[in-house]
Amino acid sequence: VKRVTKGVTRFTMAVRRTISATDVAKHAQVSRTTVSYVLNERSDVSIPTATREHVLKIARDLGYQPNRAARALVTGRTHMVALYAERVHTPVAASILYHFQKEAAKHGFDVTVGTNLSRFVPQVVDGILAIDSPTSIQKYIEENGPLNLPFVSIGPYFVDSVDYVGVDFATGTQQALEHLVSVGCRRITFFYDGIIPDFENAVDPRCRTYAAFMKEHNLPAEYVRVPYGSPRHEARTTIREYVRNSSQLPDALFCRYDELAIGAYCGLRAEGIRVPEDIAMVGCDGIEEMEFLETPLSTIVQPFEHLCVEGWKFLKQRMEEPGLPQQTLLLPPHLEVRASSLR
Amino acid sequence: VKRVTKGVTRFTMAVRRTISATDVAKHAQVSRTTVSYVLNERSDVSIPTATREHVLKIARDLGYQPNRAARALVTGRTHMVALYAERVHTPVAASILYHFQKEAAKHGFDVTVGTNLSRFVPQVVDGILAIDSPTSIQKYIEENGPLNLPFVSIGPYFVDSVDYVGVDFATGTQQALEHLVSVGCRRITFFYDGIIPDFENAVDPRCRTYAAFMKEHNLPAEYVRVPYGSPRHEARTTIREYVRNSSQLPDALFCRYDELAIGAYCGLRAEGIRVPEDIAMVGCDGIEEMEFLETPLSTIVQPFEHLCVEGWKFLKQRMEEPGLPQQTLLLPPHLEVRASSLR
DNA sequence: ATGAAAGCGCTAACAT
DNA sequence: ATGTTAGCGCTTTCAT
Repeated sequence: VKRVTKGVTRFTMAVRRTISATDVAKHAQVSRTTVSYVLNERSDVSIPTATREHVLKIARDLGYQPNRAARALVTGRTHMVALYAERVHTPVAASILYHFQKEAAKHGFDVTVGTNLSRFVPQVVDGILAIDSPTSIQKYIEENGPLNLPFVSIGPYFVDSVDYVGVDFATGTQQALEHLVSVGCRRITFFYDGIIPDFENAVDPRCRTYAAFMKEHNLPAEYVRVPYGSPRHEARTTIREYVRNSSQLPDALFCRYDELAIGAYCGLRAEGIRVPEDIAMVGCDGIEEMEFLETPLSTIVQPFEHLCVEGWKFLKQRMEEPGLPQQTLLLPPHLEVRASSLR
Repeated sequence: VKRVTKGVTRFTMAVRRTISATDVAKHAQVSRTTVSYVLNERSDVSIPTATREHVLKIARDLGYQPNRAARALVTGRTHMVALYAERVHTPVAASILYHFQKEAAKHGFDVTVGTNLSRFVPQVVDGILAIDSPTSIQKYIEENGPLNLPFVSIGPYFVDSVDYVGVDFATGTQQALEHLVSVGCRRITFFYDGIIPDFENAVDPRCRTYAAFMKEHNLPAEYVRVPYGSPRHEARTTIREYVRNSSQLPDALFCRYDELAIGAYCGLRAEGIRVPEDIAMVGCDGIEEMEFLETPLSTIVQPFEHLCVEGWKFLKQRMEEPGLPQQTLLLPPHLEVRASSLR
């Protein structure tokens, strides 16, 4: 069967014409198939070393670059994975992006970033790594049905119906609170943002564990809520108002995450409150910034790199074998005790 | 011409079979062409409103999602752009990623991130936005030839042979130094990392302007160099050693970028040096963190969002019309004077 | 206004 | 071991 080209130059649109596998085949005097086999390093077909070397050389000389769109079209794999987060703008997301990108690159995958799940449909990415956003994902699924895409959730706050690499912030929180109690704190206030209707049954282990711990130790649970917005700014404003309106400060502030802690610290200092003398502080996440404040802040450190290494492994396995049973892993965080909670 | 399928199920590989435009066409009782015209909202072909609505409805009902790989194959455009930076791991990169991603998404583009230029060949991305890395890019071009790809450079430190949206850190530095002089500083030390063989002719406007300014005002130029590594950590170590070995401290520290300033501030405080009483400080970049130190640090603020909005515009234009003459724009930074340089 | 069909570059089944 | 060819889903030209 011969295809007949009727018209003259039909395609004005495909501007860039790059070197294709056909070109390599022509120059190397072999068929496109052979080129494909060589370039894909297929072990099931045996190509004589001479032919292989020759094809490889020609490809190199011609500067051949496989067309990823064409490959994606036929294989159904784009070699692109997504990093999803509600807010990509945070130090935590930046750190995870860095490590995840590094892992993915090792296996020839590129990483795209976004805050909109519906962009990441099949044929755009082969899989998704989601940070710390179970509620928005559950909401998405309710509205759009399941994302038929390899999906791994990571962080202290994960979706537990899919593959996840969690951080055991329940234990982390327990340790942090025990530490605070051990240095003499009794009134430990939970400093948080978001909407938590019921702390004892909250999805977030930090909330749950705090509530349980305080109850168990017969200590007063106190909550200070930061309104939604820029966490540092809102935290600073909130704590300043709180300080002004309080007759007596609590012994310690346990912050849901580091950025809140940083805003709070700044606000406290601006009000002349000393940390840890007047109030001790512990945050969660372990972003670098916490170590570089005048009083370095204690925090529950997430193992970012480990998280990404394992997250990538899970995602890769899931992409290769979608039918796999659910894979889960819970990594221990590390309580980094610094000056802010030593007294 | 009829294509004859000889074998049985030939393709075991293409696993996910999604709804294609052909399916929509079948259900809507029209041709694939019509579907394509409707879905692409082509103004040059007039489709009756009834037909259009009908096709649209079917597409929606079927949950049709165009296959991006197929589209990319035929159009040569992937609708993917890259954000390139030597270090994606910084607050500056995170901020730019955030704003750039937002702009690109408005036009249906996704953003991929990487530190390896050679991954971003045609057919992977339609264009590249590069942050602040002229030397590594020039080196790449020398080794690999020109990247035949729409390319825009942004930041205070840009490639000036291609489209760029720069930040005028020459003026910014000038203002910062004038400010420091105006509050009484004479010995102003330049705190930097990297390798600058010749400050007066350096590519980086911060270095150049500092050297020129000090010469012009007959002030002593002094340089303290931070070794390569984690900027905050290295800066902290370096300044502590510097302080211990100095008989008399300079009046001010002008830092090449904010992370160095943060490390330096931390180190100074740890040595019991007061800011700004003993030494004034100014940084460059304008990352949020600078505002949340106990003594908020003055800094030359880059207009991140504006940078990305204009950078995206340039990139988009370049992608649409590669032959365009070079486009350049220089945005003014803003000197944010905070407590660290007021005395 | 709508349809038929070519072809984008690649992979893989099948034939030699 | 290598070649031939169908087909991935789409856009676009040309014909009706």
